[in-house]
Amino acid sequence: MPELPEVETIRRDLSKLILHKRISKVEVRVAKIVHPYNFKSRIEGLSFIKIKRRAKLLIFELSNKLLMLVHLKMTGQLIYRGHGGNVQAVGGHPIKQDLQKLPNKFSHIIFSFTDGSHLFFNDVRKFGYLKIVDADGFKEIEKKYGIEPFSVSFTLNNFKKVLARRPNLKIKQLLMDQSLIGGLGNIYSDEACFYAGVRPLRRAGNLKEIEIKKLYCAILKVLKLSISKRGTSADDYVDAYGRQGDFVRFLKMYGRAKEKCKICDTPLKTLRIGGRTSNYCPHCQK
DNA sequence: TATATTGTTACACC
DNA sequence: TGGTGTAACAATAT
Repeated sequence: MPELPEVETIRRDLSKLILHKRISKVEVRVAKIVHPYNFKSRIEGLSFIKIKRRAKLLIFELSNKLLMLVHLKMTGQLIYRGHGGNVQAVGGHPIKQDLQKLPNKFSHIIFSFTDGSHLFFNDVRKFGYLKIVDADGFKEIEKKYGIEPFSVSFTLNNFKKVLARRPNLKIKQLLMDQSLIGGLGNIYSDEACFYAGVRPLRRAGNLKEIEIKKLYCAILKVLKLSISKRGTSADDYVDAYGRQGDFVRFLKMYGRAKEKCKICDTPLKTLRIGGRTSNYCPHCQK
C-alpha cells in the first residue's frame, strides 16, 4: 500500500531509468485502468521527460507536454525491466511468486522502449489507474489535494490552520484526508501519532499547542526517515529495484496489533477509525 | 464462502 | 448548506 515515501522512492528510481527513452509500444491488457480510451495512441512515439509527485500521485511529463498520471492505490506496482531481461525496478505491491516472470497475470499495462526495456504496470486489485491529462486537467485534479508535506506551504502555522478548520475530526482521519494533507495513509498516520504521543482518536480541535507542534514535527520526521529507508514493506510493497523497503523494521504501530509497545512494553490497543485499523500505545499516547 | 484490504466518493442525516 | 459519519466500491487472496 504505497504512501508518500514509497511513491517518492519509485519516483526517484524511475527517474534514473526511463527518462528520454522513446516509447515504441504500449499494450493495454485491461482497458478500464487507462483513460482516455485512446491512451495507447496518445503515448506511443513519445518519451517521459520528467517524473514528479503530488501526494501519492505520480506525474509523468511527456515529451509533448501532456501528463500521464499514475495512481497505484492499494496494490499497484511499476516494474522496470532492462533489455537484458533482469528486473531493475519495482514499485508498489510485490507479488512474491512470479516476480521475475514478466509480464505475469497481473501485468495490465506494458510500455516498451526502443532500447528493448519495458515498464510494467501490475495491479492485483485493478484499483490503480493511468490517466493522460493536459495542464488544465491536472489543475482540476490537483485542486482536491491538500498541503504537500515537503512543500514550503507545510509550515506549523498552516498545519494549525488545517486543524482549526476541522476541529471535530479525529486527528488520524485528518492526517489521512488527502484534501487536507497529501500523502499520508494508514501507516504513516499511525506512526506520526505515536511519535507525537497523541492518541489517534483525539479530536483535532482538542490538541494542545505543544501536541500540534509535536505532531507537525512527527509527520516530517517519519516521512523523511521512511524515504531514507526506501519505504515500508508491510506485506506487500517493494521498491523500484524489487527490494523490500527497510522502514518496516522501524514501524512502531502499524501492523503490530496484539503486540507490545517498543518503548514501554504496554500491549497496544487496536481500533477502527474511519473504517481503518489503527494501533496506538495507551501508555505513550495521551 | 465470508472477510479483510485502501483511497476515494456517494449519500444520508442533522 | 455544510459539516459529519457511514457505506459502498474496485478485485482478489486467504
